[in-house]
Amino acid sequence: MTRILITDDEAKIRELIVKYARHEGFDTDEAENGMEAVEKCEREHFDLVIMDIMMPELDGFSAVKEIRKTHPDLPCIMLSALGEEYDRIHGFDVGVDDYVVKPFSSKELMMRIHAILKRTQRAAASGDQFVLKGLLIDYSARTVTIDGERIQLSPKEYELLVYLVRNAGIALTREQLLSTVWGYDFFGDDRTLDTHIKLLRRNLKDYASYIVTLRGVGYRFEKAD
Amino acid sequence: MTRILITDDEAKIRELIVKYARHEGFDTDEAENGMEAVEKCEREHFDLVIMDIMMPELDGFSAVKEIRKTHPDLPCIMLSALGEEYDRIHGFDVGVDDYVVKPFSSKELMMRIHAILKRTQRAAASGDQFVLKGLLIDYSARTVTIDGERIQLSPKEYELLVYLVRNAGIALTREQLLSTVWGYDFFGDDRTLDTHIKLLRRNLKDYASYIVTLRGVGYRFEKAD
DNA sequence: TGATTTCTTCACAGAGAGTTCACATTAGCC
DNA sequence: GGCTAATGTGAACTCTCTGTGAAGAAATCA
Repeated sequence: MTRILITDDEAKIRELIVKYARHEGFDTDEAENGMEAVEKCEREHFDLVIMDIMMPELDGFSAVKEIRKTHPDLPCIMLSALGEEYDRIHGFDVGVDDYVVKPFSSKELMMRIHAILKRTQRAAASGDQFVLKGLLIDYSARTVTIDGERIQLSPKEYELLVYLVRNAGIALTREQLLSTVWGYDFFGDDRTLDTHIKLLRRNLKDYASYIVTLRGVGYRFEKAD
Repeated sequence: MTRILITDDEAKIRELIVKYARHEGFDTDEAENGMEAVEKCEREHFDLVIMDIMMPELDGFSAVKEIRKTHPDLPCIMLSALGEEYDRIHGFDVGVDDYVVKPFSSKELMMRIHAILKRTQRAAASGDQFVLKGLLIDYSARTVTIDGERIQLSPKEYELLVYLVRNAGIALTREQLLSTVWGYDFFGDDRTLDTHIKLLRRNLKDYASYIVTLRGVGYRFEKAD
């Protein structure tokens, strides 16, 4: 059963979405503001979150940002009032999957929900673990283990590793890595990426050599040896 | 370089999108209607297609449907006029990746382009290969394998090989090779190209003879023997 | 708030890659 | 077969890119 959390301060809008979502066979829960949404996400499992932007207590973006800390892959659809253009862009930045402009048609919203679920379920189906010999990444626990021993990675190192590993066997350009792991608008030093690769390699010990340098291009995580 | 095909019957809209897309570093081409878009997609390579729905000759949906026959993974963004709700839903059905409602802001369109490219990069990158007997080039991994054994090529050697192979069976002049692989602004020594060809041949071992010298012209990669 | 961790920047070193050059070799032409 | 112009070759040189440690800045935590 697919569970959707509907977050909006207007009860009428929540009810409307609930009605249609149930009709599509989804299980629903509601939250009145960002704070409540964050709390519910910490306690319960959801497959998708619908989130209004303008809300009392905690706005939609801050809420998504907060939720993403513990659930980095939980799909989010934002609801934005017409004209909130800045919000839209900011939304994609935070890592929102889609947004719908109010007033929206319920059919449209349902279509977008289905599209996103289809897209993310594929990724989720591939298991929430990555294993390569003695290297184990547990995505849900956000931990990395080498030969049975838990290793400590900084947030950036972990994200970098995950992106590399999820694209194992594929050459990733420096731009791709920077724009994905650091964000679309990173304009920092050229050595930032190298430095994190260095730290990551150091922590990966024997598996460091799986991160291959592609001179003039970027890096690639080897699928096998 | 990311290439985007912009399809709309209104020249003004095309120009607007072209302007912003170029600004974002994309390479662009235009089509006036669905028919032209289909033809261009068959002849040239694009990374993304932007497509208006209402057009003379061939409408957007039919065009996407047609394009998908030969390019099932080519991302498409539809442009729909306000109120064409049915179109939207139908669009997702055809397998459109996203749509933007007119009148749209250019920033919003660019954000959606970036979002989709990011999403499809992974899928698009994998499974792209060239095979000739025991010679295998994996474009996504950026690796070359000979008889099952991975060989190491320098960046220039790899690019040179890729360009030759992508134009297998076609005579390429020295000027073409230099301006494509080195860049149109290369004014170096005559021996530079030879030297790289030499190194490439050495690395290709038994397959070296596939790079044929065309005296007074350039080189050609043999399609078969 | 202060302490600690993490991230970014910077200067420099080193390795790898690219270019140039002198000369050898080859192919085509008479 | 010799001549000429073009390509092939090895080695030296130069350059560009990545790796690295250290230090300062920023974020996080207590």
